[in-house]
Amino acid sequence: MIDALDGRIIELFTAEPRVGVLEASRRLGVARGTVQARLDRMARTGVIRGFGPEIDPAALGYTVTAFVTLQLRQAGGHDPVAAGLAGIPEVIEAHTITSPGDMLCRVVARSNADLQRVIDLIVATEGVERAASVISLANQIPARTLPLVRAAGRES
Amino acid sequence: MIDALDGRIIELFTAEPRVGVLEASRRLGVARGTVQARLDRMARTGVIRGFGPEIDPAALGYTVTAFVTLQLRQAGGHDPVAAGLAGIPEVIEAHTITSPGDMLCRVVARSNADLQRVIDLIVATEGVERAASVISLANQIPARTLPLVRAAGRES
DNA sequence: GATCCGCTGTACAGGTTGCACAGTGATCCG
DNA sequence: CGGATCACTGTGCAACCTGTACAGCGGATC
Repeated sequence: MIDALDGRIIELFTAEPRVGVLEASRRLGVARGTVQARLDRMARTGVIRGFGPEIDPAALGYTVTAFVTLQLRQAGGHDPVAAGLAGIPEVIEAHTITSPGDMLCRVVARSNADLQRVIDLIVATEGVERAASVISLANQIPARTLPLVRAAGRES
Repeated sequence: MIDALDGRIIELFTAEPRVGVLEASRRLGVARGTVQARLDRMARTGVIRGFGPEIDPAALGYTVTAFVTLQLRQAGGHDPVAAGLAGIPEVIEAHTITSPGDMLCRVVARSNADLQRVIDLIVATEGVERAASVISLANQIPARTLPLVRAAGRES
């Protein structure tokens, strides 16, 4: 999948996204073309999805994060519900999960009171029967992928 | 927090991260210095966390995603457990949540069998009493922040 | 032994960045 | 109302980086 050099490239660009390809090649001790080729390949194979800006919802005022488990009406399936949820900006992510007929959503809101409003929107979505929510008190391990990269880079 | 122009800047860089500041200023119809200043400000205030590469765990072979709810032993608190979990690469994210004494983790694995191994690691962590896991069958709404940006940009 | 593939080192033109400056309009405040 | 502050504009410049191409080299494959 990826090798140790790929891992080091990803690590470097994660730590300092502003470095260019040339500077990266200097730091890693390889030719510029190599770094470029590796980046191209990883982008092509999908390992690197992109270099878009990472937005912090908290800095935008959405300081409350919650996980909402949905119970769906059996008929109709998941997709229409997902489409409905996609219309709610505060629904940041949604998965269908193993518990039959259920979904798990990640939701943000400006306050606990605002969360109530968002949950009401979710429950009002066609096909949603019940919603159980759990509020995140602290993000003990912020989303990370570097350990995976290191693990994948070591073994191959 | 952010205004409409900030929103358009974020949107543009999300859609096409490779465009430079100059090209962005041309497309948005503003001066280059403005785009630069906005980006600097958003980076300074934390709205934009960074421009690091987004890694797709699935492309690295970690095709299984699961959400694991932990029940912790009362004594000891959350932090030591979080520290222990941080040592497991497959634990991608962890939150303490409202259910007293509990945590919610996002976990990836190479297969369902591999997931078992990861969960065993988690349960073996000092302070963890029980783990209940839910497997993600489909990512109906992939992690997104653009709707928030639009919402925040419109209103201010 | 021949071939393929990836890495290296080099070269070049064109574009971009970082920085600085002065001018302008809007907003705020005494 | 005058004055100050602030953000945006438009411009300029040197330095740097990117995209691309090419030839040489070593390892792996068959």
